[in-house]
Amino acid sequence: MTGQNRPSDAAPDARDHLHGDRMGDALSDAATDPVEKAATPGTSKKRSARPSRARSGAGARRVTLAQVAEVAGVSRSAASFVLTGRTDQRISDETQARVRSAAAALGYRPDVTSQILRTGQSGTIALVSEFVASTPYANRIIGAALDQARKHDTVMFIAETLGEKDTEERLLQNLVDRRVDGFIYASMFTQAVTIPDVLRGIPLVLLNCCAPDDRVPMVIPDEVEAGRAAAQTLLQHGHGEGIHYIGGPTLDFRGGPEWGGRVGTAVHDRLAGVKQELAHAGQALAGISETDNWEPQNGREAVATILAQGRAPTALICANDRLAFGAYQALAAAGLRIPEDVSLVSFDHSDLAGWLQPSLSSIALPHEEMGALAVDLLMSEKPRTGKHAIRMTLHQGNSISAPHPS
Amino acid sequence: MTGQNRPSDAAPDARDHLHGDRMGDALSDAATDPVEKAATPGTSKKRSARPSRARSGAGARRVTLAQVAEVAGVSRSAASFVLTGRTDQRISDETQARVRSAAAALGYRPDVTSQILRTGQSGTIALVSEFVASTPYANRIIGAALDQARKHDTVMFIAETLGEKDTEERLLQNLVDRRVDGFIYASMFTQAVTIPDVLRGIPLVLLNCCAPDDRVPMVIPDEVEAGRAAAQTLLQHGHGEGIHYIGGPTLDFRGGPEWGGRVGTAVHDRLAGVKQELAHAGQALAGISETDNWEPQNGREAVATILAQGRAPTALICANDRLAFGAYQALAAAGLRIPEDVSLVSFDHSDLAGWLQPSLSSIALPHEEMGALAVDLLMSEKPRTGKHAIRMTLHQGNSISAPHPS
DNA sequence: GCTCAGTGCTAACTGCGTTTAGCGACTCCC
DNA sequence: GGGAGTCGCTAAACGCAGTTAGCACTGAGC
Repeated sequence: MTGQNRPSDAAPDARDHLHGDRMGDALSDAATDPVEKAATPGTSKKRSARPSRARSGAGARRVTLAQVAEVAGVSRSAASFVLTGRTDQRISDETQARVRSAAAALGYRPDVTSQILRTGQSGTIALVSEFVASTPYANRIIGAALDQARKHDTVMFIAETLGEKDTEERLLQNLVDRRVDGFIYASMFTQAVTIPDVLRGIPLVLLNCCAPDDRVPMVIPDEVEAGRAAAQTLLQHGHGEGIHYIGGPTLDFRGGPEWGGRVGTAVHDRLAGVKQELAHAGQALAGISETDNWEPQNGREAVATILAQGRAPTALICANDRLAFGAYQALAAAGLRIPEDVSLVSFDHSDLAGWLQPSLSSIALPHEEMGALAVDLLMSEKPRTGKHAIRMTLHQGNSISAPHPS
Repeated sequence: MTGQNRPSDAAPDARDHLHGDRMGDALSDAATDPVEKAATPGTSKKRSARPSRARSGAGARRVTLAQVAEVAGVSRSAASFVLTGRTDQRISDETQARVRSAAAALGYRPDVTSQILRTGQSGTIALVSEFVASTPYANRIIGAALDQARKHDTVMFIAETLGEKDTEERLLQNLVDRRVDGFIYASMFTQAVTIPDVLRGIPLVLLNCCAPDDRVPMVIPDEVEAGRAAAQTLLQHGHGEGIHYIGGPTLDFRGGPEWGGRVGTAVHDRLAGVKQELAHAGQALAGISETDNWEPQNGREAVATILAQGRAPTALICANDRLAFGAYQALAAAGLRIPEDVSLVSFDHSDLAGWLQPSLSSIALPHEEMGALAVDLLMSEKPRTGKHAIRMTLHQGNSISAPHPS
C-alpha cells in the first residue's frame, strides 16, 4: 500500500509504509502471546527514506492548536478552553472571538487521536455483528442504526466478525483500544449469546440477541406476539380447524442443538404465539411441518408432503417469507389458488412478500425500529435494562381470505 | 452515555473521566476488585512489579510500556525496540527475552491511540459505501472484503454514508482523522463517482464504481462480457430471432439523467454486450422493453405488454433476477412454460435465481471476487491502476432450452 | 496601606508509545 | 596508547490536545 494508487501524486504523506511485520516478527515465538500482532504494519527494516514533506494537498492539512493559539496571540491553554467551550474558565469575550476566528481562518480541526489519548473518549460507537452487514437478511438494522446515530450526532462504525471467535476477539480488542465509547452487539437472527469479556465495563446494548445478564439492555422482536397476530388474523377471517404451521420448532440454524427451539428465539416463539392464540379461541393447529431450514425448497417440500397426505389445509402459517415462497410454488404446482383455496400468512415481511402474487400477508421483523432503539438506548444516560420486546406488525397482503367452503 | 448499562457493575472506568479521584479509585479498587479496573494504574512511581493479574477478565486495565520496561529492568526505549522488532537497534538476546516475557506476564497490549499519534499510521483500512451494508443487494462484497482483510492480517472497518454527501464528508473526515491507512470506496451498484477531496493523498481503491482518474485502481464487473455470455448461451441453444431484452437502457436509478445509460454501467453494458454478440451471429434483438425500475413488478408488466402485442418471444434476457422473477410470474399467468415455451436468462445470480422453479440461469455479479480483489489491491505495494474488469460467469439453471418449434 | 475576591490568562504536566541523539564500555588495530 | 569502531543501552524529545495549578493584575472594602 505504498502509493501508486493515489489520486493525487502530489504529496506523499506520513501514511507511506511498507508491509514488514513488526509485531508479528517480534512475538511470533510467544505462543500464548498476549501482545498479539495488532495488525500494526511495520516501519521496521527499510523505512521509506522519503522525507515526510508532510502537508500540501487539501487532505494533508494539519493545523494544530498551537498554531491557532499563536495566530490569536494567546496560549494553547486559552485556545483549548475557548474551542472546547469550557465555561468554568474565564476568557474574555474579545479573546474568545480572536481564537475562534483564528481557528476558522486556519481551518483548524482538532486531532482526534490526541483527543482520544488525552480524554479516553472517542465520541464514536460501533455496531458489531457476525453477519448482519455481510448477508442480505437483516441489513435494515444497519441503515436504521446509522440513521439514528446521525441524529445523535455520533459516528458509528460497523464491524463484522464473520462468526469467528478469533476474529471477533481481535476486532473487539482493536475497537476497545480505539476507545470506542459504546457497543451494539448485534446478531443476524435472534439468539442467545455470551457477552465477550473485552466488552465488560463498556456501555453495551444487545441487538437481536440476548444474554443472561439483566443489566444489559437487549432489543429483540416480540415473536410470541407476532405468532399470536398471525393466528389471530386467520381466525378473524374464519379459519379454525385447517391451519397448518410450517417451520417447526426443531430448526437448528447455527446455534447448536441446545439452542434449537429455545424460548426467546423466532423458532420457538412464533409457534408458541400461534398455539396460544389458537388455544384461546378453542382451536389447535391441524399440523406442524418441521423443516431443516427455512428456504423456499423446504417450504415446497413441506407443502408437497402435506398435500400428499390428503386433506388440504385451509391456511398455512409459514415461519418466514422464504418458506412461504416455497409454499406458493407447491400450491401452484398442485393447482391450488391463493387465497381462494389456501390462505397464507408468514413472518419477516421481507421484500419477497411484496414480490409474490398475490402479495403475501406477513408479520414484519421490525429491523428498522430495533436498530434505531438500540442506538437510542446506547446513547441514553440511564437506559432501561433488560429485554425490550419490539412489536411485530402484520402487513396485509392479499394472501388471506375466508376459508374455502369444503 | 454514562453507564448504567454496564454488564459489569464495577464502577467507573477510564471512559468516565473523573480525573479528580481517579487514582483513589484505582487503588481502592485494586483492593476490592482484583479483576478488572478501568482507572489508569497509578502514576507508577513506586509500585514495582505488581502481581501479574495478567489479563484477568478483560476490561483489565491497560498495562503500559513503562510497566513492562520496569518489570524487565530496562528503559522504555529498549522495551519498545524489542516489542516493535526494530532490527536496526542492538538489544541482546537475553534482554529481548526478558522484555518479551515481562510483556507476556503482564498481558501488555500497546495503546493503539498512542501508536497512531506517534506514527501517524493505524494499521487499519476502511470500506466506505452508500448502501452496500445497509441494503440486501451487494452484501457479499463486504463478507469477501472482510475475509480478505483478515488474510492480510488487517482490521477493516465498514462505514456507510446512506448516500448523503454531508454524512459522507463527516464520516470520511473522521476516518482520516483516525489515520485509517487506506480506503475502499464502494458503491451498491456500478456507477461513476467523484473521489471526495478528503481522500486525496491516501491509498484508495474504487469498488464497483469508477472515476475519471486513472491513477486509482477500480474494480468493476465486466458487464459487456456478461451481456455477450447471456446472448451466447441462448444462441448456443438455438435461439436467434425471438430474443427479447427486458431492462432497457434508460434506467435512471439514482445517477441522474446524464448517468442513465452511460458506458460503464450495468444498464448500458449488459445490453451492449448482448447486442454485440447477437450482431456477431448475424442476429438482432426482437425487442427491448425499457423499464423504470428493475423490480418484479416491472418484469411482470413488461412481459404482459410483450405478450399482449402478439408473438411470444422464444427467449427473454432480463437485466436482473428480480425482473426475471416478474417475467416468471407473467409467463405463468399466461400459461406459458419455462423453458419449453420461453427460455430465460438473467443477470446477478442472486439467491432468487436458485429459489425460482425452474431455477434461473443467471450471470453472476462477482461480488465476492470484487471485494477480495479490492482489498488485495489496496494492500499491494504497487497495485495495477485503472480498471480491473471482473469476469461475470454464467450459472446454469434450468430456464433455458431449445426454442419451441413454432 | 493592606487584605481579599475576582478576572483573565499561562506554564507545565498528562496520556503513552516511538524515535533520535548519544553515552559508557569494550574491542580492535596500527 | 590513541583513535576508530562496535555493542548495548538510556535520556529526552516528540506527536497533540486537555487539564490543573497558579500567577499577575484590578478594584473593592476596611
